[in-house]
Amino acid sequence: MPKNEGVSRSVVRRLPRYYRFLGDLLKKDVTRISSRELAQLMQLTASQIRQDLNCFGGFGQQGYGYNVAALHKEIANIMGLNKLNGTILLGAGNLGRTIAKHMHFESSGFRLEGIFDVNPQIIGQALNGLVVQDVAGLSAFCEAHRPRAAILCIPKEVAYDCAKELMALGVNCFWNFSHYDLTLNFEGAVVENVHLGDSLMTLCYQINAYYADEEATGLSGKAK
Amino acid sequence: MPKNEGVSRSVVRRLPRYYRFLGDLLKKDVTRISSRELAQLMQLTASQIRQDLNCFGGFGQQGYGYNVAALHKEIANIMGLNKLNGTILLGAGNLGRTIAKHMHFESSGFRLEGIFDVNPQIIGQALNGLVVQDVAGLSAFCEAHRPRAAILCIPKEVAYDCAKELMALGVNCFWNFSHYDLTLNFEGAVVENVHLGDSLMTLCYQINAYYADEEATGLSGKAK
DNA sequence: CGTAACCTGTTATAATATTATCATATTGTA
DNA sequence: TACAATATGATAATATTATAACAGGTTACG
Repeated sequence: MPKNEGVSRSVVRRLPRYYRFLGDLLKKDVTRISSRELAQLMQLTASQIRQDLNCFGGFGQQGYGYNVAALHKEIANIMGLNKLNGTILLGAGNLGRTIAKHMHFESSGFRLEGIFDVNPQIIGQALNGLVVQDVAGLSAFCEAHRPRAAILCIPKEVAYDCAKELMALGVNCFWNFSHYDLTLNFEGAVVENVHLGDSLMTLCYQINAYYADEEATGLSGKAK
Repeated sequence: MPKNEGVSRSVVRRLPRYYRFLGDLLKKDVTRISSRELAQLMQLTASQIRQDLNCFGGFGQQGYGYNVAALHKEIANIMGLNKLNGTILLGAGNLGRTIAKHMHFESSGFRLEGIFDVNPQIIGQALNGLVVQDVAGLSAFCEAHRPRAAILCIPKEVAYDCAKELMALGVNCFWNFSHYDLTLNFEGAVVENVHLGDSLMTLCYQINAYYADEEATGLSGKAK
């Protein structure tokens, strides 16, 4: 029985990374690992790893460390990857189609059950074992299948209205790729925004900071 | 001359969001805004906005607030969006093609100059005004065009070697979509990782936390 | 022109997050 | 079995981040 009440956002964001590294270790048939070893691998401190894990329970053993397989499974449980959340995808344009094809939903706690679009040219196309449906049938579909989550790959102009409509249909969890901050004005919704544009601009900032610094310290003559 | 030395990562990650909101305000012909108003809009505190901006300089005026257009431009300058970084994309599979088509590189500080893949079926295809090239010509291309950044949409198995090779070719800035943590073992590289799988699992965690909480507090009878 | 309302930039305080320390338990080995 | 090495979980200390408070300048308006 994990004590997952009130775990900070910083910790939660690190969980998938732990899960990933432990999965890699499993593949390499590593059976046990200490916080010190894992810390070196992931470039963290051992303290942080121990503290993070102890938010959910004591999974290690003194003198031994952590059992890789057991910890891997524990973290899957903590994230709830075992029970799949019914999910629909809205917007089967370039991005939507790629997300549908590219992601491993079933191993991430989701099951993609329906794909919707407004474009008649896209509706009817096969995609990932599903057929893209007309968004006109969204309401009926939701009543029949009761999906819990929606992936929004739609233009930002319609994001707000669309999300509101989905909330009314009982869908209140969003993986949002639209250029709009769904965190705002959506009480009772669970939202994960993915702002690729923001990420790219952040990179731009970092590049400039790096080269400005390099120029200043005169480390390299490559600056042009 | 902005004092952008040693600005914390938390602040930098908020810059694109400020930029986005200010752009929206500009479109709505809003000419001035106070930190209090902007805070309400973005669901932040006015203090944080003022403190964030003051990392780079005093752009506001007492009793008036901030000029939207001027501040928008300032933030663009801070992020360095005006000068475009030559960029190549590696891996023109589903994800790579979508990134190429979907992103607004030129307004984010980048210019996409070349696309590479290993798959003969993909090589030669037109994409976003460019032709997908054989990765065999990567070295020659880099010597000729000297791109600064690379977008990695390649399998995680080859990510490390590929990035190493690119570093040797003078490309040391990465927008990394591969399922591998490029932050590790790459001294002197500027890296922005995008882990969509991690983001999805984070959503899964949040969903479970939300419903566990709802069940516990008994707020709704919808739990099934 | 004077005054009340407003708002910034800065400094101070509070809240979070990360790292270090330590008591205690397990492992492995002679 | 005894002891050195190892490693956790808990607690304490430090660092970072966010919020609040305030002094001083600006605007709006009668």
